[in-house]
Amino acid sequence: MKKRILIVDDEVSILKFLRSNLEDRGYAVISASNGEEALNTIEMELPDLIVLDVMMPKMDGFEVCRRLREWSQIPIIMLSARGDEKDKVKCLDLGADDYIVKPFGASELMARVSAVLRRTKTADLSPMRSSIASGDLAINFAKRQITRAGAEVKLTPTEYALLQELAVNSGKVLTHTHLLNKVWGPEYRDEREYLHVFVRRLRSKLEPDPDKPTYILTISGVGYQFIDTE
Amino acid sequence: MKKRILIVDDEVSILKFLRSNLEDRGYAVISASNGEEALNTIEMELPDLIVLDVMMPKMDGFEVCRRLREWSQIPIIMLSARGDEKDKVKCLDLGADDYIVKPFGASELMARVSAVLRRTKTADLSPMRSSIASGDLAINFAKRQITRAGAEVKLTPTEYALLQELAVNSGKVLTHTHLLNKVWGPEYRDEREYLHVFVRRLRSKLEPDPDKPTYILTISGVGYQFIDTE
DNA sequence: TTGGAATGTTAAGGAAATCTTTAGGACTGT
DNA sequence: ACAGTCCTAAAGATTTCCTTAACATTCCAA
Repeated sequence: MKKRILIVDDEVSILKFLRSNLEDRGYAVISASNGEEALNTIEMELPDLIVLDVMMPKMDGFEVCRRLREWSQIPIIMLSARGDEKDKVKCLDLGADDYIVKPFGASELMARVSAVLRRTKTADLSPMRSSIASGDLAINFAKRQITRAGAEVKLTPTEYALLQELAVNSGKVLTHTHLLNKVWGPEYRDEREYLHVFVRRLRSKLEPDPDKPTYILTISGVGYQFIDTE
Repeated sequence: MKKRILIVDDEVSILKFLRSNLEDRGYAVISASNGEEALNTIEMELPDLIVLDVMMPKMDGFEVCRRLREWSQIPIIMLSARGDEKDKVKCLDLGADDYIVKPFGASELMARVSAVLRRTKTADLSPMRSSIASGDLAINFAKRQITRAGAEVKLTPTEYALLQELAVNSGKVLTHTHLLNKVWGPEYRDEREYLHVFVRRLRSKLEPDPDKPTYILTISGVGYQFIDTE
């Protein structure tokens, strides 16, 4: 069954570019040219993925994202002209799934589209996998047990909570704010040192070489990302 | 593969009736004529289904059912002479899967047997063992008997309940709340001192060196974990 | 019914594990 | 070189756990 993608941008040239590339890849494409129209269309069509420009008249992409996340987890990829990290963090904090900086090529777009769809497919089908495996690392959520190359690794409650949040959202970049919020609570949203200290500890317990992490990657200026090679 | 059914009744005529009918339908039949014998046989044979008379000398069907459900989910159909609702409710509350009132015909029996088997097939009962061995520690759930290096260890009811909950979920980390809830009841969910005291007692009865536990491990900040080395 | 034994409950101090905080160095892009 | 970010280590601070022992309750037999 064809995946249906909604593209939202006020520039006709971008819409054309997106549409032709996505349709070539076998996706069904719907479009909207401003925020309000986008929300209406989403409600009617319930697409499988939304590609959303940040800068738009009337209602910008941030607002669309915020409003949508109040009732839906449909994956969103944001497009922005500015490449700065503040923007990226804001998008991800609002619940976007990925972020592309303009100008971008067709191949980057396609890679991200299929990555996000792959990620959300598994997340949706089994809303809570009871275990995750990545390389010689295995996480069993039911037993609350982590093994590395067969040997059990002991984690403290906070270490475990952090790893779990990362692993449950594996593949997705989680912002500092998001992680602090989930693991320590909203009042810790600015305490990045906690994150550094605990990411360090997780790495030294889990990574074969803590200086060249393979599971927990640093996304500088943004947050961290757990990789599972499945 | 033939399904194996254990029938338990003190009346020989009933056993004969059950056996011939079940064997005609292609089941393998084992029998026992009182409660204690039943528990022993269950432990040895791990049948796929148990047909259990309520009224028996020594240990009645209710008690067998209660004891079995402490460690196993093997389906049970209860037989009773009395048709009253109280009896039926009691059976089902104890964890029986179905209930047949005497006298009954072969067709009713068969219908219920195959219905229960069909229902429980998909449920894929976790392969519950009737006993657990770890090092020189052996726990026999059916007999409620613990031996350490061959010698029997006597446990109080609470001690046993705690050990059982840990051992039945061996390998899994059980939270303080979980254990308190299961052993003492929901209203004790915050009384960690109980746990500490009883874990200490279990260790001093079971562990070779209570200061370096090998069976009941502390997961600091989280709970406890029973290890079975199998 | 009563006394004693077994079991369960509560409390308290010290020990251990975990978390927090700080500070300095390393890295990166401008 | 500078600012911002990230990493690392280590010393308090705090929480959790352990252990003991006294006290309360239940059970059972005399």
